[in-house]
Amino acid sequence: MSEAILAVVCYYAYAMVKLWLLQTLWALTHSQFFQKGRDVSMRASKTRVIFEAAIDIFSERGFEKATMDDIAAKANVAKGTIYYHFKSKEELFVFLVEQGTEILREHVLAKLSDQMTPTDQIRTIIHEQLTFFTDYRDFCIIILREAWGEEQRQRQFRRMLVHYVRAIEEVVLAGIQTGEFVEVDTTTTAWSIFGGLSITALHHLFADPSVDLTSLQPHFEELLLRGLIRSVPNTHSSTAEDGNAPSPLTESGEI
Amino acid sequence: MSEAILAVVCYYAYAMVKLWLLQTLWALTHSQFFQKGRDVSMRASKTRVIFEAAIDIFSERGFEKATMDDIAAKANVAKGTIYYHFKSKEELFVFLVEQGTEILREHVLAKLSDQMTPTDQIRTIIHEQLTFFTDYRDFCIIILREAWGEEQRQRQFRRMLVHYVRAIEEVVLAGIQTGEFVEVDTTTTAWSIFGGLSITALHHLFADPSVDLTSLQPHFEELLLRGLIRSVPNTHSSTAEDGNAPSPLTESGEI
Amino acid sequence: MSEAILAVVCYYAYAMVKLWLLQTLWALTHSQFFQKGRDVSMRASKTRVIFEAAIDIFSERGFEKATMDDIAAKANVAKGTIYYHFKSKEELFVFLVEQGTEILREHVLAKLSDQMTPTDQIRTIIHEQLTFFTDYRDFCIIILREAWGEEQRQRQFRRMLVHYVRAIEEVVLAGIQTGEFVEVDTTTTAWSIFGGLSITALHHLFADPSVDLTSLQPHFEELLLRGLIRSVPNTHSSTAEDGNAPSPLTESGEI
Amino acid sequence: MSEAILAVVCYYAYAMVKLWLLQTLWALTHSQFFQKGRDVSMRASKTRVIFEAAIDIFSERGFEKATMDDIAAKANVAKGTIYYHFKSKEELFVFLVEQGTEILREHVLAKLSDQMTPTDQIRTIIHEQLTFFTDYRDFCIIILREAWGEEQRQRQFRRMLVHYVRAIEEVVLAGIQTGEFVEVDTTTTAWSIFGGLSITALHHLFADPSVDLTSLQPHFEELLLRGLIRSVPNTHSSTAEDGNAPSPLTESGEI
DNA sequence: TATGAATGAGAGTTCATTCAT
DNA sequence: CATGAATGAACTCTCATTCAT
Repeated sequence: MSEAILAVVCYYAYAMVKLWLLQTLWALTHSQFFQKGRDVSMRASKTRVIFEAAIDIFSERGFEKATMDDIAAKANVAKGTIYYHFKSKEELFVFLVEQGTEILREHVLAKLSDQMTPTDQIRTIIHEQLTFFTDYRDFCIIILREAWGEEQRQRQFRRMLVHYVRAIEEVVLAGIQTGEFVEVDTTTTAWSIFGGLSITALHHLFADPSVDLTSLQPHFEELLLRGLIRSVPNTHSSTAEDGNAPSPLTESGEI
Repeated sequence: MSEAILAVVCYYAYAMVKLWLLQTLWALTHSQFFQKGRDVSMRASKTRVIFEAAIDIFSERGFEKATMDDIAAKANVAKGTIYYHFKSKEELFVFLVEQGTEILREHVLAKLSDQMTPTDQIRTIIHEQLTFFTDYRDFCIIILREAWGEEQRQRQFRRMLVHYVRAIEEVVLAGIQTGEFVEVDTTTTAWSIFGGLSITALHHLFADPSVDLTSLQPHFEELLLRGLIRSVPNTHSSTAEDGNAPSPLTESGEI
Repeated sequence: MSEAILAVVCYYAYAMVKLWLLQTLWALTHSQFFQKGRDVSMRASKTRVIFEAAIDIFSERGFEKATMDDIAAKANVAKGTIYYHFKSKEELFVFLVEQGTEILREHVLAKLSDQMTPTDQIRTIIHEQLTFFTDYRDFCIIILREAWGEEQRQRQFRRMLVHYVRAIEEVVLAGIQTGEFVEVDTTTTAWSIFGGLSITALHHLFADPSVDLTSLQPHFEELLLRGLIRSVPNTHSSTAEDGNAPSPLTESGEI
Repeated sequence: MSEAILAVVCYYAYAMVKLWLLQTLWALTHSQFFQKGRDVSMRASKTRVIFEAAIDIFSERGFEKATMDDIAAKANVAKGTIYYHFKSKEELFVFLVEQGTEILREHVLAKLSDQMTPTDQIRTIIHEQLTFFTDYRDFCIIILREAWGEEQRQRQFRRMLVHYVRAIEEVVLAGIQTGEFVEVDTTTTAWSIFGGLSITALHHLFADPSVDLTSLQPHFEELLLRGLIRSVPNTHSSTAEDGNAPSPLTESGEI
């Protein structure tokens, strides 16, 4: 018997050591020991606090007019603390913009699946971008304000935007290849979708801050998918099914 | 006696020559003759010169980063001169923006006539806005950069934009009333047209400064007028007439 | 007669015009029209005032510790005014150092003539450097404090010093060539003269600010020209002829 | 029963292994094992490590420009650690300067003995100061840079210097009293020796960092002991031309 | 009309020092 | 003993605006 018990105990000890070793090593590799870079998850309170204050201030005042004093005050930290976490105003801004566009991209891409038709994918893109702009209203302002110029941060910013718009472009291209979409110019189309959504959203956010952007969804779908011109054979107005305007093509059979 | 007169005459001649020389030399030293090449005819008033320099600088640097020194240097006038003509940097900027949006509006409206169908009017709007953005590339940047915010000049700026977009809106409304257009949301549609055109143009201007924006026209027409989805009865691809792709509807045949 | 008078008058007019033209052109070429660079003569009041305040503050606090606020306050101008005249703190300092070492060099060289024997030239150098350090006590501090390091301004500073010490070196070399001096190492000797004078002067200025540096002259002459070791045949102390200690060698004949 | 004991033993073994692993890993993550190479034996206390880093940084950057971060990084300790050992930057600097001048003083005095003639003592001083400056090049820079000013640490610094120079002064005085030296002014002479040596050494260290300062020794001896002027009647060479001393007198022909 | 030297409030950034762990 | 995140006073430099000429 004692051998069995011994075996069990020894195995137990071995298992404990192994478990503990694994945990320790995991902690080690995930600690700042091997990655002195920024803590992306931002569990660190101060970094997160500064990040959020920065979005507020930058979107409210713009990059140039926003001051580090403003951000520090908003984040309730000393000015020096910001510089402990970010090398400069520029770096803080770039970090913020990278995170933001990446969130937007993931926010949208997460909802796209290969099962969807390109039409439904475009619908999803419209919807998700609108909800993103609702949730991150401030970031939406930053996008349009700060991307245009020849400074380093602005070029970097545009690279992120191009990355996002390319995702839209691919959906459009897929639609063309399946024959579902007209053979439009994909780049122009993708930027028009992004630009139309953004500027319109921005206009509404400033004209009436309480507006619900997602209520604009059917209008965008109508415009982007079906175009302005009444398809002649359509005898009955397509605007009947306004609410969520699903497949506007099923009636194509008539005459 | 005549000698005395002669003396007077000679002295007078001397005085005139001196006076003339004085003036010439003064003009020489104070003119910008030796400085950066300048339109010698100078019909342009100082105000005009400052105005043009301001557009250059504001679009290149943005409102906050542009300095009055930059503008003065570009305009080849002293900094004080700007303040003689404009009360402040803000006033100069507002003046510039008002002029600009007004020029854009007139530029577009001048080409619209009641004789046109709404469809052709939309085509014209696309075309004219693209040529405007080609000619006033800098102003196009200013529009998207500086309109969003709660400062006085930014509200004022948006009022000008709304004024312009309303013109597009009216064309869309007219098209709906004549039954030529689908019953879309006019505001969303007008801002989408403006936004899609603007952002796309801006993207191209930064991605490839040498691009000819008007070459994008057919793509915009295709997208905005006909939409993305292939109208089923259309048996032949409309993309055949790619080059300038005019009226994609004429083949419908109906009276 | 009238022709004669006429000729006189005309000539008079011509002469006046020519004179006036010459004056004007002279003023023109010497005005800032052709030389936008710094007004070296510093007739401009503000530049001069700032220059002098800067010497005060830099010598009192050192380059790093001196603040532009200090200098502005000392000069009784606004901080911006300094930056209107000098691009940066560094530039102000370099300008000051260039002027200073140049003044020292000219101050000394002006008193050296080819008629002098090398011995007398060394005496003159000692004397003039001591009077310079008396008059520009602050600059003397700057020289020893700020020349040592690898920053741009420090390298530049050392270049100026080398330039000055080279002048001493040439005198030593001349003395060797005429056989008047022992064949010492010229570089070591020149730097020792400069360094010994400077450090000693500095010590005295700090130990007892009211000290008359020129009273140290005979001691330096004694040391540098005759050395420490008593030349054996010299039966009478050389310190007898203290005042200006002329040729201590003429008595060489005895015994 | 033995099973229970076995279990206890096993658990104990497990605990020991875990403890040991914990310690090892902790040491690993907190040691500087992976950071810049470091003396593993670590006999040197933290104080010593900081001291050496401080000399490096202070001499490289100067007191004002050196930062505690620089020093901490160079010493491979946390910034707080410096403040555990030294009350402030100023205190660290004063400590460093006191140690340095004391080392210089002892370095030189240790080689002086009462048996030597004053002449040989001067020779020794020259030699030892040159070797000190060779070994502690950085400290040599600090001496000349930071001693001049009215701040507390600068007065303190000068007291240390005066202490050292006084030792030279005593040698000179002894030489005068024995009749070996001319009756020079002892203070001026001592400071000139110190200043000439220091500035010349500094010049060479910056002009050509690879220079061997001790090779300058004969030149200093020549200059300081014998002076510039050729003593014509000196029949017997004093001190039998030492190290390399090119004996400028042998051509005198006598005896 | 036009000028440009002068201004000073305010910006971004640095860094010696502290203190909870 | 040792750490390093946090601090905030103080620095250099910018630039819209004014005003005597």
